[in-house]
Amino acid sequence: MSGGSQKTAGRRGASVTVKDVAREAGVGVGTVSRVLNQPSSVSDATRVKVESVIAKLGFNPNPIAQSMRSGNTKTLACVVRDFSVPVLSDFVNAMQAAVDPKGYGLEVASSYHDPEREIQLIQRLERRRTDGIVIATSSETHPELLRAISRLTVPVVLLDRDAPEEFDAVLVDHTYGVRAATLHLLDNCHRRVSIISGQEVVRPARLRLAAFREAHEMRGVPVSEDLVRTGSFDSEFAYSEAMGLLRMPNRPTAIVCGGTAVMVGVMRAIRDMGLRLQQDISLISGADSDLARLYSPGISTVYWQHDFLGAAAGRLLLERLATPDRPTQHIYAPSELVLRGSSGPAPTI
Amino acid sequence: MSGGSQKTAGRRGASVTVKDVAREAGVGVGTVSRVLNQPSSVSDATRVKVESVIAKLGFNPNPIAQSMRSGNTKTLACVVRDFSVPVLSDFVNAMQAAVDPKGYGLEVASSYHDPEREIQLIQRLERRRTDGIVIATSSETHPELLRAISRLTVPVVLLDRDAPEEFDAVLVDHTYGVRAATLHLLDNCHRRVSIISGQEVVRPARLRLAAFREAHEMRGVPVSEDLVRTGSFDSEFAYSEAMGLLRMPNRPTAIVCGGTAVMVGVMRAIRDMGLRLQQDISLISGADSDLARLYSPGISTVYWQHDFLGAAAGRLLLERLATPDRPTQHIYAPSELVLRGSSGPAPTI
DNA sequence: TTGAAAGCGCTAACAG
DNA sequence: CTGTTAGCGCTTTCAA
Repeated sequence: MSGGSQKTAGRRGASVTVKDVAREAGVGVGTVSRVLNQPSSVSDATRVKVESVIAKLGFNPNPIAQSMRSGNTKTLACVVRDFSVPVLSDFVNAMQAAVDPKGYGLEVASSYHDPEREIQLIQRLERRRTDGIVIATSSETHPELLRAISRLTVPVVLLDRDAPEEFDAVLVDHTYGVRAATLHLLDNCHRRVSIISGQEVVRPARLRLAAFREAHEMRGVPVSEDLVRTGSFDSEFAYSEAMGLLRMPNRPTAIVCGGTAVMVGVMRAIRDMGLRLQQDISLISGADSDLARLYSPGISTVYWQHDFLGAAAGRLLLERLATPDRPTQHIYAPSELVLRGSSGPAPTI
Repeated sequence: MSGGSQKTAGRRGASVTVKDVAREAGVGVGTVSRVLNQPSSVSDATRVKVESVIAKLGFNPNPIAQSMRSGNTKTLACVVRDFSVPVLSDFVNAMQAAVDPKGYGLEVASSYHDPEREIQLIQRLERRRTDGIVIATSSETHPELLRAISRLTVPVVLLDRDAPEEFDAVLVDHTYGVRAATLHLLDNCHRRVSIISGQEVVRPARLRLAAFREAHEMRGVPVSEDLVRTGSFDSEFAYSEAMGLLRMPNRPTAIVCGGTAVMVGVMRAIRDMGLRLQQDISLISGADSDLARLYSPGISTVYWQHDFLGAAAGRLLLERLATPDRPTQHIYAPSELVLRGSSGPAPTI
């Protein structure tokens, strides 16, 4: 069996073209194309004939030539800060799984929070005729970046960024989770609560900070402004800020992590300062992780489903491609507070 | 300034073609192409002229049309088991960073250890004329998968798989690290040491197991065959195996994790069984992670540089594309043993 | 040095 | 229902 089916394979299975099929089947190239794209418009006899030749020759239409005519590439792209961050690789993984069954490939790129690089990336993606882009921009205020994005003619889905009406978006409802986290701490008699978060030029940092303030207001507790540290989602930043905080004479009794990698830096600082979680300081993580689940005590966490967002982003892009003038959608992932052992009553100093 | 440069932009910056440039510059399309690709073969006068028109019109050659002729797509791909696993997302991230400066995009896909799916994926990638593929195959013995891979006409780099001479490969030297880990345990008087690892159809599992046995032989200690558990790199598998092990009347006093996600499952089991690391059981992780570094006690780890491998894979592919008949290369990432608090003397039972 | 023309493989419009 | 033909945008002969 295997010997027979191989005889026509030739050296490159890919080099069989419509023309070859047409000649072999004794039909025109148009007919071959029709068998592929509108089989119903071809008589049964010729269709069967052509199909058998296609199978025999192992013909596969060249997607590049198809792209050349159709203008689409069956490729989507995802641009994020740094997709080796677990939350983001979960996202990309889920998005890939969502679009793969429809025959779409997924390209990835990290922007490392550099707007210049991000502009390069999206311009290149557009040049390559990428069919759609999911992007968590590094800034919502950088003028050139904004311009570059609004100029794009490919469908864009924003990932957790403030979305003008004209953009589809998938977003995390940080507010609920961070507010619940902060209330939980305030209700446990913490009066000096810190938050460490990213640049306020992006939505997740702004929202978390706003929720943090809102919770304070709800309880009539003034925000300790000296404990509010924003600037980067990086764990290095979090580490140095946390070290600074923990060295203060009147250090915070609790820290809310306003970012997914923030906790890693804060935990390093807590360890380096020789403090004990919960007893000396309460901690609430900005996203769930193996570390948060397995650490002892477990780390209380603002939780949301990373893969839900990825799947939603993929779906949104596919729907937009299928129905270009469909109204825009904003899909929210709810957040919740998962309490574990790392947070509790404030220590009585 | 900004007003002036915008006047010619039109609705789609991408729709300017060589033909437009040629007409506007009063030259033939061939000349425009030559200015782009072999500027030296064009007279200074016309070159300058054409270049100014290109700038004025904002012309960008359409990469699809270029692909159509050249046959290459400036896109590479990476197929791994599940690239939301931190080690693998680090790998992909580093690879992306390595090939990006050369203008290459990187597509990703998870095979979820399913050879059938993997075959589909690589066939699709080849059809799409992907320029090169990095792949950590789900099996080194699956006949159809092997055939599918050896049939590929695109350059392939194997990721930590036994590589026939004709393939480039990047590999981890698991042997050194796992042997050191096992020796460390044996030298600390552990006599019932367990290893949990993946399917032996892939190199990393085989190598780890071999190193584990080798260490036993070196010390003249017989391997406790009832403690050897291979089957999956999944943390779920690791959890259930570890639960089984820890419930044994004569349970192991140490566990070597022979995979990157294995530790997560084992730690869950240790926690659920109420055991204390080091005192009750020693543990050595199969790869470094935040969890391993931050846990208290720190988790001893077989360490290697994840991103080194990713960068190497990207470089290998680019070199292969530039020099197709260059001799194949196998690049090794060394492994080492990083001792932390999770491993130590065997408990005296 | 350069313009004209021939395709790369495919699809869609147009006759028949 | 089906064959022929005209491009998609580019690069590369082939003459001039």
